[in-house]
Amino acid sequence: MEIASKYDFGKSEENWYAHWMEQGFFKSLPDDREPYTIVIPPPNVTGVLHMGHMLNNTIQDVLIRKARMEGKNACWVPGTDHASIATEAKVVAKLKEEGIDKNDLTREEFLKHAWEWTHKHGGIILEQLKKLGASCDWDRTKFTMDEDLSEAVIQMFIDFHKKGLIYQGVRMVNWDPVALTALSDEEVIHREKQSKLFYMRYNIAGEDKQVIIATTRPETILGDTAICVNPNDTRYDWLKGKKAIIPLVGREVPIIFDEYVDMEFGTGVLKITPAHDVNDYSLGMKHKLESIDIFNDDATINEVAKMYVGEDRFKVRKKIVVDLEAAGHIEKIEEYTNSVGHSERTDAVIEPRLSKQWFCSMQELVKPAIKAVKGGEVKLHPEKFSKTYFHWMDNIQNWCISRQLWWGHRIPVYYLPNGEYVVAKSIEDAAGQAKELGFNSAELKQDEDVLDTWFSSALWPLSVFDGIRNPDNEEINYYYPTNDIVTAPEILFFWVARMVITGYEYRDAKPFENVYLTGIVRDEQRRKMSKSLGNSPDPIELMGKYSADGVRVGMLLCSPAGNDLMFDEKLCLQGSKFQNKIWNAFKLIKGWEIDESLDQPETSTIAINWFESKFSVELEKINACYGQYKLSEVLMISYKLIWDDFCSNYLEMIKPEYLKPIDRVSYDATVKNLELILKVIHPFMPFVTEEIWHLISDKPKNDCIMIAEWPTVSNIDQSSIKKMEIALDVIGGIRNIRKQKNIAVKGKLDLKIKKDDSIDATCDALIIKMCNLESIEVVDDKMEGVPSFMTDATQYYIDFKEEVNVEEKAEELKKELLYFQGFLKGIDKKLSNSRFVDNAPEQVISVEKKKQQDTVTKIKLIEEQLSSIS
RNA sequence: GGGCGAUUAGCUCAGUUGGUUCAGAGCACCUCGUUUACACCGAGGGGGUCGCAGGUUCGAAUCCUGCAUCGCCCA
Repeated sequence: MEIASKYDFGKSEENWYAHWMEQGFFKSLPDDREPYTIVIPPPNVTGVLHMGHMLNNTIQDVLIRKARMEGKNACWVPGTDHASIATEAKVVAKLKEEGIDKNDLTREEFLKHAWEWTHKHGGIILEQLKKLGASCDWDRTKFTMDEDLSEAVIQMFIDFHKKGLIYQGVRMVNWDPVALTALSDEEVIHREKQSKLFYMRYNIAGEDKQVIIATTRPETILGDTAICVNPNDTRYDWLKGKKAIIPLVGREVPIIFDEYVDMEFGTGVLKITPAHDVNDYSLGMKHKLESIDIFNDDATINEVAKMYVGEDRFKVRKKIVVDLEAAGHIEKIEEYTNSVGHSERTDAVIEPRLSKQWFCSMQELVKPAIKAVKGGEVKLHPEKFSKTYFHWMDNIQNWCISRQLWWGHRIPVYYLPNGEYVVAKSIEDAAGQAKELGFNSAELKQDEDVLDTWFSSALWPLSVFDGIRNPDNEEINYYYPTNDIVTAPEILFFWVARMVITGYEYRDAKPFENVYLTGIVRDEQRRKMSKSLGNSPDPIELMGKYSADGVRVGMLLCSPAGNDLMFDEKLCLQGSKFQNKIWNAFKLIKGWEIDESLDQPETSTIAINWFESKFSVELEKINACYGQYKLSEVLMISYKLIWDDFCSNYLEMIKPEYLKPIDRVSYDATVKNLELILKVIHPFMPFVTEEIWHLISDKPKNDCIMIAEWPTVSNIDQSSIKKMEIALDVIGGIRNIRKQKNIAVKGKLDLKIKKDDSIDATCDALIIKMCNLESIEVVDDKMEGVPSFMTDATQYYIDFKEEVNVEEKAEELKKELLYFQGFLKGIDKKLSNSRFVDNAPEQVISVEKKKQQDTVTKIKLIEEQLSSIS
């Protein structure tokens, strides 16, 4: 069969992915084998593939493919996340484009649109993952809002509520007074704004004195319920036990003391408006202050304020300053730059506002999750993230789980007309409970909010196997705990920690054993790759240009766990060059003609024996690195094994002379060796390896490399490896001389070795072949006037009459001599230091002694040479 | 403001418990070469006071302290 000179990756990728699917190789069902399970970090259902996904999923695919080859029952569960905020925002934007305002829709109407959007765009990202080669069990694809998964989420809410872990409380939210909704922190854009700092005079009750307070928001004095100074601020000692009078309002408020106040800022006195500032709110909680909400939903002043009622906050700011000025309360006004939050969607200035939210109490829940990481049951890679994990877990805050959105799992709380509520998995169930309390179902009103998306993600490893609704089913018992999870450090708390928590809460078991934390994919300017910056290449285009395998290699070449990846297309180019190299090695072997009558040459025997050991040495390293999740290192070791050891050395040793055939034994061994290196690189480059696997020898269609057995480490012959190392040194030495002396590759040379005890002739034939030598001969005496080099303490000469530039050569030798003399001096000093000899371990000392001996020999040789030429 | 982490070649990174000629790899760069799998190649080569300053030690890229710069998380 004619072998294509160029590898057609596009065709190959399409063919083999379809073939793997057809053969059902991605499928997993519980059986007797050891399971190996990964659940995908579900991407946003309406998202598209970006470089972060590429990195993350390549890693997962490498892990799952390796496990599959090791004979484990590999199961990679794919799926998507409903992503409340992001998806709802997208749907709102899309509706807006169509001229529809969300506020004009009912909840049901809006959800209809959202589902339409989801069905249209959902799953695109999963299709894209297939192009990457992801070997997920697609029959298991889940969506966090599937009926079964949703039921699990609601069940957890009800259960947590029953356990007393869920309660209702008040919290400061980012209120968008134009969209009339609360926003998450992510939806608030902070911008530097030129504003003014107003210095206002407050009277102190029963005193003739005043204090000056600086604020950027004078209108909020209507909601002031205290003023605060730092207890260490001696300037204000006299305020102890006093009350302040709010200007214009006339309300008397307490003066509190708290170290929170920055003595340097403004006048060191702070006005406290618990209802309209996050920090004031927590101070208010701490000091048990009253909280006065002075705004309506649209940020006009409400009746509680008693003044300026119905007017807009910014108009009031202007008015109140005039009124304060008139009443003599303004000390001065300064220009001031501060950061002001704006709504991502309406650009309105965000108003911090108190609102009722649902919380999940965390103190008890985190305990087993902390223990799990402390005890090493759950391991983080790299380990340094454990510290961050503990810091967060030890200072855990209660979790606000409600969101003022419609897209998501609606909170299963039903309010009764008397203000009480019932928690129920359905309206029917709620009606039943209401009836018992003497109400009818028509009077029930379900909570308008949905649950935080992470509340459902926390269940992901459990719910994809139906482990919540059906905790004793075969699948959850078999696949749980899963093995590895691959995700970003930025969601260590949001997601990873919470999965660990729910895992222990529901199964008393970890959700996974290893957490592989990837870095952020950045551009060459270290900026995070993002759609809005437009600095992210389109992964699909990249794969079209460099092949899926090339991009996979490019992504993993430089991304050790936990480190950010400075992405550069050149890395993908390197990946595709590597693919080309492998293809050409295959082409070379496939092109050989086999002569059954031919005996195996000695060179091939040596090479094959050596490669067997060399491969095992590298395989051991590879296995060890997999164990430590050092995938970049696995890849680099494999890369060098293939490029340097297999292609540059092994194949050059085996290669028959031009147009000559090869013997059967060497050919078969070489095919076997090719298959070994293909297996090793397969997890990283699934497509090209599968292609060559089938082309290099006839195999049944279902004999695929992706299900082939992972190679095992065979006997390692250390002496064969050592001998080859020396031979390669010698080969390098000869090539170097050819280069320096400008000797053509075609010209035959004679190599002479000065006799010494360490000489071994095993690899002579190889050296002759690789360097185009005529002969190798051991000589008793040193040779003069010919090029020479050394390995360890052995001297080699090339029998080649050269025009020696005596001065240059002497200069060179002197330089070398100087280096070794200095080196020897260092060793001598060390060895004559009694403190070193007494304290250092035996092994270190003997090494130093060996170094000393070798160096003495070398110096002697150089000195001899020097004297012979001068 | 609090916490965590980083700083090694032009770039991206390795460097185990301090001890081999330990200062390394890949890429990039420079020189030479179209020889028979591959120029997406081959053969060579240059390049770092291991952020700075102290300390511990017989011995420090590695351990300790301080400083500088950068990053991340939380407030």
